[in-house]
Amino acid sequence: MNIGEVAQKTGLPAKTIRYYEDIGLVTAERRPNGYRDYGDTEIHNLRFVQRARGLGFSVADCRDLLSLYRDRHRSSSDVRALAEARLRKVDDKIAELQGLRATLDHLVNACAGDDRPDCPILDDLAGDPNAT
Amino acid sequence: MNIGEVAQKTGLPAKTIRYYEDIGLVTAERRPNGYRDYGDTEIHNLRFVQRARGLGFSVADCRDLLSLYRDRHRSSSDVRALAEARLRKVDDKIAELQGLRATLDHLVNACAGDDRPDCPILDDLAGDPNAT
DNA sequence: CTTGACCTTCCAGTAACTGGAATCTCCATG
DNA sequence: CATGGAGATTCCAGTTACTGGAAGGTCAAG
Repeated sequence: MNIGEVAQKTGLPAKTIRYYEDIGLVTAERRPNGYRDYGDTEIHNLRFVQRARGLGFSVADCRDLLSLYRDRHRSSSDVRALAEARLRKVDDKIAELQGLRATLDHLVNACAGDDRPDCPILDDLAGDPNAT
Repeated sequence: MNIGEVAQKTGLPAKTIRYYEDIGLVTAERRPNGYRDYGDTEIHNLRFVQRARGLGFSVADCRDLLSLYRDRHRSSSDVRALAEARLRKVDDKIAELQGLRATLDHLVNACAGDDRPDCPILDDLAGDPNAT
């Protein structure tokens, strides 16, 4: 299967698929003409990576997950550790963003947003202790 | 004031301060010996950028915010528009992360995390419809 | 006068692609 | 058989916002 068809099937851009081969994540055989040739296994692995990336795992994580996936003897705790680490990071990020959200919301609400120049948002960014 | 002292006062790495000058965000005078010389205004602007970055504004946003800040005649609605756009992005990101969180949490809980190889997390990533 | 801290510039690397140029291969049509 | 266009290849550069490191200039203290 050519890379274009794989791109269609998976929804991954051909550029990205080539990139994944460059970094040794998912590699393909080559035809005599130099074209990449993909089989079911490669598609499967690409989809695997796609899902893991969609869950926010880094490419490095994907590499680990793939190798755990290929290793029939790994223990599930190895995988779970990766997923838990990822979960913690997601939680941290959510907490951080919620803090930001509160501040931004506060600032937006304090700002008249009209034609006048007075703006609590800028005052706050400028470090004005009387702002907002 | 030398860059080192500014770094101390603001908490920004000297590297970052030079970078901000490179991209024309916050520039400094030069002494005859070539050293950068910072005054109160520059420190103030650096702190402004620092706060805005801390709220997740991009460097490009910071450029806009700074120029709005310097423009005594701008209307507060311009600033508010930027802050609202930022707020929407934060909200989107939070929603996305909460979705991820739910999926990850579900997977982590479904996985025994012991020495056995069976792992619903990998099964799910592999696209197994029976997983989890 | 030397040492060490601090400053300068410039180059390269990070994460994960993405865009674009130049070139090749395949297939269908005239 | 020639040709045109789609789709393949490689390679280089750019993205964001820095960060690390090398090579070298400057300054104050001893």
